[in-house]
Amino acid sequence: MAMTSVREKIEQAVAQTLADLGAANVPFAVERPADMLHGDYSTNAALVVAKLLKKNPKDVAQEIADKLTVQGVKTIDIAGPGFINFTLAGNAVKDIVHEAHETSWGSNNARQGQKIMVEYTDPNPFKEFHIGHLMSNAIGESIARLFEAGGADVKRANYQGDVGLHVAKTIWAVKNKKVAGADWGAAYVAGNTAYETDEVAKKEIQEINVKVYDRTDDAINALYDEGRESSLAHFEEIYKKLGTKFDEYFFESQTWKKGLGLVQNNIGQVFEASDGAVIYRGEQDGLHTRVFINAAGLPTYEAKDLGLLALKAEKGEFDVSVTVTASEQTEYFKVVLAAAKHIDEVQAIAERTQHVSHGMMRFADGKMSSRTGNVVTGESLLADLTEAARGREDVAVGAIKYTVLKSASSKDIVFDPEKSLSLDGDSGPYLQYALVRTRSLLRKAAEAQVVDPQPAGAMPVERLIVHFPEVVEYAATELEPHYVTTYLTELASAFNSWYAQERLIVDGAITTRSIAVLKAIENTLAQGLKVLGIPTPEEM
RNA sequence: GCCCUCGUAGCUCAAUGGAUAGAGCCGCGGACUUCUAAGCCGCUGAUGUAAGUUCGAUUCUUACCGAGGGCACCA
Repeated sequence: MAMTSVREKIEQAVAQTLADLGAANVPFAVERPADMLHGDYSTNAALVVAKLLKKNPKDVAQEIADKLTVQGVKTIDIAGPGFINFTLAGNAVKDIVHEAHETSWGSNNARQGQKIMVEYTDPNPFKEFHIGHLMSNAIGESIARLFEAGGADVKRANYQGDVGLHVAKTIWAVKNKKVAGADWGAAYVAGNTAYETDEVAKKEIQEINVKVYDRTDDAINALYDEGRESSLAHFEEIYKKLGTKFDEYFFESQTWKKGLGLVQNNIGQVFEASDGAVIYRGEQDGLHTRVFINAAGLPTYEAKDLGLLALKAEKGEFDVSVTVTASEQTEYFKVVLAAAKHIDEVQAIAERTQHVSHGMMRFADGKMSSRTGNVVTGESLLADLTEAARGREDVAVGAIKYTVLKSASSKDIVFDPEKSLSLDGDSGPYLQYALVRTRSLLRKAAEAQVVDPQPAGAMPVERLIVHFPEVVEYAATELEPHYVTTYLTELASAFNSWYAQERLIVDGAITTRSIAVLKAIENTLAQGLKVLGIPTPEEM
């Protein structure tokens, strides 16, 4: 069971004091000061209520500080324009460091009992696993883990387009032997080109598309089944490398009928007929109009997504349902959700759905092709990096995930293969290396003599450890893993400074305090990397 | 044209309306007979423009400039 944290104690004490001063329920923040010199926690409470009370902020701060006593807090100071800064007692930090040895998955129980679904990656069978899928996977996996770290019951979902024009294009190319063997990724590219440049091919592809839906052609069924199975099996290998295990797989072959039905049942109330198609007028919600059933009577992606929502709803009631996609789908998604909120079967889940959109990954040199001259796919990137990391796939995965998860997800990412390959600076390997060092030291410490001198005051690295649970919870609330990435980089840096400055094992002896701090750092780094989905090696 | 993102140091990224805007890369300069140097220490360097709200704005509002994305039968 998580105890009341020092931060929560401060928050409660300040709230009580404000109430005593006649300023109850005024929102204030208790946060980590940017500079550790200002203490371990800080509040702007005095600044917020000063105006209300028509008093000088510093006087109010003094007034609040005089009334405050918080267990575990050593000093309460007034600084700057009227901040109240709290510095923890050495013993309190020591206790938290000891607790951090054991902090484990889900022990921060902020989300105990919550049921959450996270949908991400979403590659399409018959097409390549590209870099966008890699980004979606890194972000979605981390969001899933952030919720799990809070004790939530998380279902990982993957939605894959196994019907549609892209499938027909691929099958057409294989059927007409445009590629050697059954190279499904290359076949899609060939089929797509033919579709856009060759009228005859276009017509043939459209015919195949219909047959994929109605399954009346044995030859096409055989190609389809083979391609689908082979694609999906191949994706599983990639998920394994990336550390993802899905609980639910949804396919467009399941969603389209359901979605079609939902739209048809709501024509007149939610949707309207227009130019032979069925549309939703998004303008009523400040959005734009989109087609849900095309003039040929086939469901578009919009209708399929409504069907997907219905299938998800059948899996249970979720407190939160997160969908991770590329930002080009942001506007599209708003329209689908807006329409869904008018439909009984999917209204509840639509209202609990949060959309996380991520930017594009570009390359620093402007090229999108790999060494071999092909388009860079998720796989080729991983393979190239693994080779550069001397065969260490765990390091390569860490490098990629760190790059994706170090900045806010809505931003585009510039991936510099050179820099990533050099594994320098703030990077996944930097964090992994720090972890490996703590593990190596702990192995050596196990054979060392343990001595117990008087402990000095709390070191920076110890004071950082205090904040880990808050960071994870904040990142989960914001659906932003990069807060964890930034924090871990800071922690690893503080550890490396300590390590460089102080020799821990001297003449075969180590202090109990050093062991305690090492254990806390090791566990915090390991838990943090786990939240990010970055592998935690024993040795490098 | 309308809508949505985003503009911070030469480059790649941080900053929960707060305190002196932080890191890494690059560059320059250091420390190593010792626990993993993929590391550590020091130095130089930035909020697109113009207003507004606020005790206080990188953060909120408006306009403009610039980049990317979206806007009817693709996904």
